[in-house]
Amino acid sequence: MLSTYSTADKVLLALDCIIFGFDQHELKILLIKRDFEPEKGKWSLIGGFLKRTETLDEAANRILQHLSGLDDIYLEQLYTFSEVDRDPGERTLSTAYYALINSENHKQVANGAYSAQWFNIKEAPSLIFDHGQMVEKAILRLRRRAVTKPIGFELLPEKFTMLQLQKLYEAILDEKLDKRNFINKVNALDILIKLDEKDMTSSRKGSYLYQFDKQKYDQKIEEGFTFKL
Amino acid sequence: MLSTYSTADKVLLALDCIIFGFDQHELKILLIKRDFEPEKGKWSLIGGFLKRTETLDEAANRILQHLSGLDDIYLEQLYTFSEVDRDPGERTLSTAYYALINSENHKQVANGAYSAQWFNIKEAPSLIFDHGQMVEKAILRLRRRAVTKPIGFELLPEKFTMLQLQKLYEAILDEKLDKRNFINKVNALDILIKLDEKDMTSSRKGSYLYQFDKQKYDQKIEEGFTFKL
DNA sequence: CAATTTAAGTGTTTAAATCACATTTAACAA
DNA sequence: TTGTTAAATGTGATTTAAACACTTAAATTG
Repeated sequence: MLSTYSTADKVLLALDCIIFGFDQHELKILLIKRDFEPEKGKWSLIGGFLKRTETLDEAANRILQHLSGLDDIYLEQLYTFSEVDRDPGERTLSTAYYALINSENHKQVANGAYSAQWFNIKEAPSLIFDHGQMVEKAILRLRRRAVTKPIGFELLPEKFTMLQLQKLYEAILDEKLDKRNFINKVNALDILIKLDEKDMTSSRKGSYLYQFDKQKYDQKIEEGFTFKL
Repeated sequence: MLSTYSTADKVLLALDCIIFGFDQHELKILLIKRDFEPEKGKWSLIGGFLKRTETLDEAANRILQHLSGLDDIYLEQLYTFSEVDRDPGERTLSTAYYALINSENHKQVANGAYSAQWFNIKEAPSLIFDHGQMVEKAILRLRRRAVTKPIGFELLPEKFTMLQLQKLYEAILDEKLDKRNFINKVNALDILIKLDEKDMTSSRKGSYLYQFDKQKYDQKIEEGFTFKL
């Protein structure tokens, strides 16, 4: 019988975090210089190894916190990568997690010795191992998520203009959207509060500021709505 | 430094296969009686442990083949489950895979000592560990897949009626569909060949038989189309 | 203070998809 | 030949999605 605990192989299980950032203009990704062999000094995702006493979710958060200082980030599991030779150092599998955060609010991502750094997603250096594949897959997942579940709460300033919200979606989807249709769809969702205030920095006329209506939003989520952008 | 290979914990990594079956009427699931402790004798998913020398995909196929005889099934990775106490026997993570096959063509799923058995999805017994959760998650994924990518090639007889195809989707989605609209949508996909033959078993008039047009289908896939049912 | 400039704000039209009903048709049986 | 059964097809109403361009408010400039 092959399915007994005692005879089964044990393996190293790594975690790699794909942290996307949005800074009001473009999509970024957080990378770190690897500080151990093999591939020491090359750019990689933020990663580490699972401990016996923690779940993958916990490990992902611990590793992210440790290497970047980022705390209390909602990480979502993406996929477990398992090519036998994916890591030339030793037989290692890796479960990838991803998140999207406001990179302006998290400019300080270096933590002690570890120098994590934000890169524009389109100008990021090539990565070690299969990390490039991981990022590819994460982008596809992020795009699907973006048009399926509302995002944005943590990504925009508390008060924001419609154009800012639109830019967020354009950055994620990597395509231009029609202003009027975008506004109509967003308004139809009925989760924004239009303020009396205007943002005067962008134009003479000034553009109205909006806030997310957390209550309505939570209620809609509870009712189990998925939205289509 | 925590991220070195030598100091990292190694863990057991299991695989569990959620095999959905369709038999022209309803959705089924393939379960097996566990033959080792803990929980020996209880119903569980088809599972086993990863070997150091194989990928997860390979392991899932090997385990499935070994315990059920099912060979050459396209398995898709679902999620890696990692609660610390999910398996009381020993600290074990499990990566779940799922597939949907024709259960009529695979009635013989017992393999030697292992007696796998098909259950109607709505009448399945409760499962060990977190296998119930796995099944939940797999069903949701399957439904999303079903309306996104054409399925059915392997699930229906070579020649089938529109109603049979509709029943397949109704079983997966667990809802009734409108006949007229269903036919229109399917025809719009342009991947079926209408035969001159009729199936006379279901009615006096008889209903036309169809075949998948493998060529057109493959071509559409290549063009990267996703379809909406 | 009139004219200009800038981005913000706003609706309508058209096409496509979806839905809900209703009728006709082919084959067989009585 | 007539009745029965499920299959096949048609149509109109409704909803949803996509394309598209002008007006407005306010600061700036001459």
